[in-house]
Amino acid sequence: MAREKLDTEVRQEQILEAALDVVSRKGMKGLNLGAVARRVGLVPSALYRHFDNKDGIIDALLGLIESRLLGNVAAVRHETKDPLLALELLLRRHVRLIRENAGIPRVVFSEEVYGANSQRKAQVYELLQKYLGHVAGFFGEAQQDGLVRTDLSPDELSVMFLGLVQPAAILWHVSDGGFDVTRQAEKAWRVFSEAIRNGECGTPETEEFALAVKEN
Amino acid sequence: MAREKLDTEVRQEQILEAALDVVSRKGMKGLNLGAVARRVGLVPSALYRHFDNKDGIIDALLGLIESRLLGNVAAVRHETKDPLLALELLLRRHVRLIRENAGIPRVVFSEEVYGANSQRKAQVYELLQKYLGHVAGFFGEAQQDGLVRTDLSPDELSVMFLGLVQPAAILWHVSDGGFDVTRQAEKAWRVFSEAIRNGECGTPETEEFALAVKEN
Amino acid sequence: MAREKLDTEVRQEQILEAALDVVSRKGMKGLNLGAVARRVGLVPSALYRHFDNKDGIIDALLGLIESRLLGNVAAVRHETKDPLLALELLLRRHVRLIRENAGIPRVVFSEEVYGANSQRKAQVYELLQKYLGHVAGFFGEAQQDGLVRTDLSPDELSVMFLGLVQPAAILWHVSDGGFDVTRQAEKAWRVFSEAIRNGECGTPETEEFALAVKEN
Amino acid sequence: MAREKLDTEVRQEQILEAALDVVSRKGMKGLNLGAVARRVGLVPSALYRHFDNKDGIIDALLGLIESRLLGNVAAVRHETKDPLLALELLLRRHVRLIRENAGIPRVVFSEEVYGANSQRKAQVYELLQKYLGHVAGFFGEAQQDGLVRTDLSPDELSVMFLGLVQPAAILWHVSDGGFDVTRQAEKAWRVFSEAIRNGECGTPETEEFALAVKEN
DNA sequence: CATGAATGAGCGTTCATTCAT
DNA sequence: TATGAATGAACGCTCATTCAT
Repeated sequence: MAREKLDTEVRQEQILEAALDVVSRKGMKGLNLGAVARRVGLVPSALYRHFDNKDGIIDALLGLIESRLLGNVAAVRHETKDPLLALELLLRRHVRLIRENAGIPRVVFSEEVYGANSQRKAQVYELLQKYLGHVAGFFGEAQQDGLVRTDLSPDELSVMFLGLVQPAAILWHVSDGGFDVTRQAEKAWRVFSEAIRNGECGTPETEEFALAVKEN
Repeated sequence: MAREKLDTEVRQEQILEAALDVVSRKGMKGLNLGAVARRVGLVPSALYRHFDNKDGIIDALLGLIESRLLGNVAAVRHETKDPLLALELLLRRHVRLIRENAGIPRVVFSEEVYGANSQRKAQVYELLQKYLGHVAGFFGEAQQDGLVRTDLSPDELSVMFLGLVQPAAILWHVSDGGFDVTRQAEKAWRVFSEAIRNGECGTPETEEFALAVKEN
Repeated sequence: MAREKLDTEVRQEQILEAALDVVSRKGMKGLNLGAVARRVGLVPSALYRHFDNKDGIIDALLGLIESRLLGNVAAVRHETKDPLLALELLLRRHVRLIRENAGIPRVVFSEEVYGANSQRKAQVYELLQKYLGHVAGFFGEAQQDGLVRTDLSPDELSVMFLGLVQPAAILWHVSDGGFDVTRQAEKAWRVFSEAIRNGECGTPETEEFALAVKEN
Repeated sequence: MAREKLDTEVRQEQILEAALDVVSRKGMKGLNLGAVARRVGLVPSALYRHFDNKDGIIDALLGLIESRLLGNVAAVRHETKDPLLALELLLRRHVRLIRENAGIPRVVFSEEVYGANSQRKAQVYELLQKYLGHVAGFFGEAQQDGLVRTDLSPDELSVMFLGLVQPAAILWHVSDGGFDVTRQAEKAWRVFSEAIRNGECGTPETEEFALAVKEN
């Protein structure tokens, strides 16, 4: 075989990338060490040089996913000061992320990652809480700025936000890419953002987002 | 053992019920023939009298789920003529259904049921399409009745409708029942229904639904 | 393959017999499910029909050994009322038992059967205690009958009794059968029984035993 | 890491010491190169600088054990001219040796060190023969000095000598140190030495040994 | 002399599936 | 119709060993 020797740091990244790739294609059920190793160009037992065991890989994979999700949050924070615009951009990034990494929702939502392993369940819960916390943060800012109605809590709003893409993403996946998740997310955001905007009613959609979505 | 001999039809129902139960508790990964058989009071190999193989059971399970989902649709159709009220009631029934049968989303959305099996992928897609089709039907009626704005297609609305519960359901599951999915769905519906209502702006929530949800 | 189907009771015996055989030839290190299954004419996974796992097999194997050892005790009890003669006969049976089942000491004394598994350590300890208890019982009777000196406790005597064969057995095994364990045991018993006999000194060996040993 | 570079000779000693230590704690099953290397502060592959392979280590380990056993023989030879006293002292040293290095009997008697490897079997046999030869030598001297009866050969006596400790040692180990091997050996020696002494009958125990054992 | 990545053989175990009864 | 023994494929994992650095 290749028997090329690489640093464990490099290998760890490769392995996680490969694992995410496998999940994207074959689902969590298809995530076995053989498939991962093959994709990296290694033999299964070689993975144990770089991770304790399969659970260790899944844990690290959740870490990778967390960093990607939170990376998007950090990115939009730097792109704009307007919290509502930030959420638009975050939504757009989110759609792109799961379009390019179909494995992400498959790992996070695939409910057999946990199962008996309630520690992982807690880990996933924490991941979601963290992400939703940031989203809620944007909503909170928007409310303080008087942009968003205050009869809904930031937490509630953040869960609704998640609902803007998730079903679309599932349809996109089940339809083998036939369903236009980007467009659906755009529409859903328009309706949602109108609904939560303060005072005015039926505000037209934000132009920046419409543009951004179209060029995707 | 019991060794009671029952009609295949009865057994099939028992088996599917058991399978759904297993998925509800242990996830798709825990869905093995041994667990299913044990719950029915049979031996694994006995299942082959009633189904071709495990895939056959999963296929039939999807059928069972479809009938449950469509049963809810039929039920609300008989409960009211008002399409928007019907959707409220459907949402409420949906929440109850997945609260009592956590296995339903785990089967439908858990993306490793299919994987390599693209035929099942199509089957799940069809199931969703059918359900969403009915939901879209209600929205279409509502639009024809002038109750709902027409700048959004019934199809788009139906996907948004799905988004009202799904993330909440996931949080409910991951948080081990700690998250209040019913309340979240209620809030989400209020916001959503306001947003899509024709003409008026900021309509207060429908009383019937608020009541219904509270007594749940 | 043969694919002959036998009752689990029969299989369990076959499996344990095979396991003991494997240990006799290859030691505990050579005791793997493949070797055992092959000897029974089965496939490794088939063993799981009849035992929970490998540990279950080893546990049951200890049970088998215990029954063999205690079977010898019961046998000599029926053969004579004289406790010292009983011990002679037991010694002779013991030698034969481990000559025909070299695996027995290998299982009981091979200290990696336990190791981390301290429950098994306790199990082996209990087995030894039980056997030694019976031996001590004989010594106790002999003391009450005034046949054996009483400045040594039955427990101490029983451990010494064990020492009459054990090193010989090891030499026999390591020498690939070259060492005459039977003769050594005979001599050791003569010396030992003289030494512990009450009052008289240098009693000549018991004739029955000398005969019994020779015809072996 | 330390990455200290030491002479092969030093390393070999360290490695064997570590190996014996591992066996003492975890048994032969726990003797893997990783555990040994860790204890030396090396990496498994580094062991191959100093030994051909794992078998080489075990072979050398037997050599170490041999030197320890024979070292005891040499020591008692210098401590006394009286062959019977020498044997007493040797017994006492033997007990101490295996109490402090539980791995020694685990290597020598644990019969899976060999298995298929019949060369090692021969090696162990030779080791035992050598040790027993020295013990037999003491008995021979004692017989020539008229101290020990001559109807038993020195070889036979030497094997019996081995039987004075071995079962006690096993019980000591299986009982997790609960069994008093020192006391048992003392008693066994008293009985045995009386029995083999020439002429007199029922000689009381040798005082030196009783003292020596008590202060242990 | 020492490291650490990689290999390959082997083991225990699970599970869908077959089949004779 | 139901049982239960048996199969075979697959998987996670361990460990002795090799080799380039």
